[in-house]
Amino acid sequence: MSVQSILDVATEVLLAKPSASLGDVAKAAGVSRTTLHKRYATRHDLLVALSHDAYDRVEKAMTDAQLDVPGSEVEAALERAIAGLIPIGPRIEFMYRQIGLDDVPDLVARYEQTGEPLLRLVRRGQEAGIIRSDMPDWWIVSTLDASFYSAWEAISVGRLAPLDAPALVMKTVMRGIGT
Amino acid sequence: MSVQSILDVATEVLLAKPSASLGDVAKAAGVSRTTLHKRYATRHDLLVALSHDAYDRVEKAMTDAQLDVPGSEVEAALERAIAGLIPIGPRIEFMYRQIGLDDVPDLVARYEQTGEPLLRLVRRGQEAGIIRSDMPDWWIVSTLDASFYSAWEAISVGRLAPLDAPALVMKTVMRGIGT
DNA sequence: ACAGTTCTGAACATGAGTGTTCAGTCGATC
DNA sequence: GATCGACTGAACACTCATGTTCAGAACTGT
Repeated sequence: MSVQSILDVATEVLLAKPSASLGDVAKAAGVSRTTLHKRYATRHDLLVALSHDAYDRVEKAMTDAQLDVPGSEVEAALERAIAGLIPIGPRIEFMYRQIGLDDVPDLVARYEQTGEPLLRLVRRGQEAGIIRSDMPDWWIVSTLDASFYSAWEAISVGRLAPLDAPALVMKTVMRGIGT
Repeated sequence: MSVQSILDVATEVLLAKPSASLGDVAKAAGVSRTTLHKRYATRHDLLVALSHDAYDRVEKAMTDAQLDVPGSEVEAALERAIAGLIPIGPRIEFMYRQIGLDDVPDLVARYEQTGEPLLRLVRRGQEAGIIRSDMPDWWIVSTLDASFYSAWEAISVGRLAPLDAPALVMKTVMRGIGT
């Protein structure tokens, strides 16, 4: 069982049941508890590793989405970002729900810097007149996050097709639900 | 310390730290652990009581918001609903994050019926042509929930004024972030 | 002042998760 | 086939939350 697979399974198990024991995680990962302890000495270490892995993936998705574009292409870049985030929905959900890791300076720092690219993109969109300027930039980002999260949730319960998600999120967020 | 206050404090403590012990909860509520155990025999009982309390409040907010209006007034009703939900943000966050209570039939039933009024309102809005019909009703509701939740989060960290929230959510949701 | 109720603090047994150790097994490499 | 490393299962001590009990204190209304 590769390290990556263990992180995958651990994310899944701990999302479904945050109080799951390390024994549960090990069993689900097809690994002995001893081995798990060898890789991650304590439960805390495992949680930190999972968080770092989640940040790694979000950062990679943001880089791949090439968000540093001129204002006129903001909308396309946004859709690329959303499309890139969809497959790593569980990781993001994990980051989001994980509480009590505020005492790890590395993670706090990454939290702030991981959101930067999207924030910059939104600002560029506002300057280019594509995104409303009568709302704060952080609120726009927050709205994007929330809509993406809704989409991920709908996907995870089987109500929304993954391939439909980016366009739906874009339409909803950009034009709203009103007629 | 009244029962209601205990539920308030318990919600707060368990939101900040889901793994908090009953001792922590009791201390925060200014009550002895013995007394807490007398009211709620087990931790599970306490969590169920907290959930029921949260549902009670959401249902009351929905009733107070008078959502059963003709289609032409859907928008105003929506804003009333959002305004009513803001003050009980912590309860809703608790319901949302609480996992592992799926084995309580009462709660599952309430979950489904608590969302009904808003879903009906959205459908009425769609029929009246005020809300887009090219998106599923459940997605509209999901979007509303997500935006409300974003607002609550912003309020809880002090970035958004509670009184500004309903209008901001309405504008964002109905008209989108695009120009 | 009294009786009845509630709350408290302390103690206790229990169970579960955690972290550690170690001898034995498996598999790959040379 | 011998060696080295990784993995395993079992056992162990330890900590901590939980649920229970009980005698005494604080508070209630009469």
